[in-house]
Amino acid sequence: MNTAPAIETTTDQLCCEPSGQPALNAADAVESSRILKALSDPNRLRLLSIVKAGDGDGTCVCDLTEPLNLGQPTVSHHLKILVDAGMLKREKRGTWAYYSLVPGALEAASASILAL
Amino acid sequence: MNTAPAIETTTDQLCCEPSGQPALNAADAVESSRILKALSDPNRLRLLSIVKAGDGDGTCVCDLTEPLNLGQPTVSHHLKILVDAGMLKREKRGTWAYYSLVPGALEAASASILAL
DNA sequence: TCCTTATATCGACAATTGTCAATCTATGGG
DNA sequence: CCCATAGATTGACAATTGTCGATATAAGGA
Repeated sequence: MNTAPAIETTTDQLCCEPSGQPALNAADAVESSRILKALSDPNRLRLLSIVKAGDGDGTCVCDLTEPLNLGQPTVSHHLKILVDAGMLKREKRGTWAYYSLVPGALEAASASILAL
Repeated sequence: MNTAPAIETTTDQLCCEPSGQPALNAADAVESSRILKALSDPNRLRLLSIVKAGDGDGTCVCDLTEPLNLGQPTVSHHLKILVDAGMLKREKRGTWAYYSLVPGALEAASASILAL
């Protein structure tokens, strides 16, 4: 909290002028940070990179566990976070689950930084 | 996975072939995630937004504490994280500290997502 | 010199996060 | 039906994070 000065300042000079510009509001900030938080883990970045490098049919979990040197539950956990953030979509075919990029998701995340 | 040559399977069939594509390595992933982690908090996004909306001379902490409704030590803490991540630079003039965007930092962070 | 003001740092705390082992839930094959 | 396999879920744990109050530092003014 900001305590208002009880004593009148000798001059009205401030350290700098408040910008008064419409800055990012709290709700939009939470929304953007939700996406960026999903991208703030190195293993999730590598997951996205591997999925992006694959073809459009998707990449199955069995191809994601080994290169990251992580246990299967941990990879599943990270994939869920990326799906919840709208970065990946999951498609089940037979016994396997295939993950692929949501079109435009990386671009949208990237743009949210520039739009600050 | 699409045009990749058949792999020698010493055991039974696989769900799909490993992409073999050069994906993001561990070190680069850590470096990118370090930047994105600094951007993964709503209050830090708002700090960047306010600083960006200000003029080139920088924005002082006194103008950052109030709009975020956070205590001064907390704002100082977030600013330090942004400085350490290379997003903001700090310049002390008299009693006040002025923060301004590092040129190109937002663009670099944004590009690191597209480069996945 | 003492005082005030702006900002940084420290110490503590609850909340969140990343990871794993164990278990549950399909799905397909015999 | 029983079994094997792919993947998701659960529970636990240590590590990290966001916040605050208290204190330290530094600069300017009386």
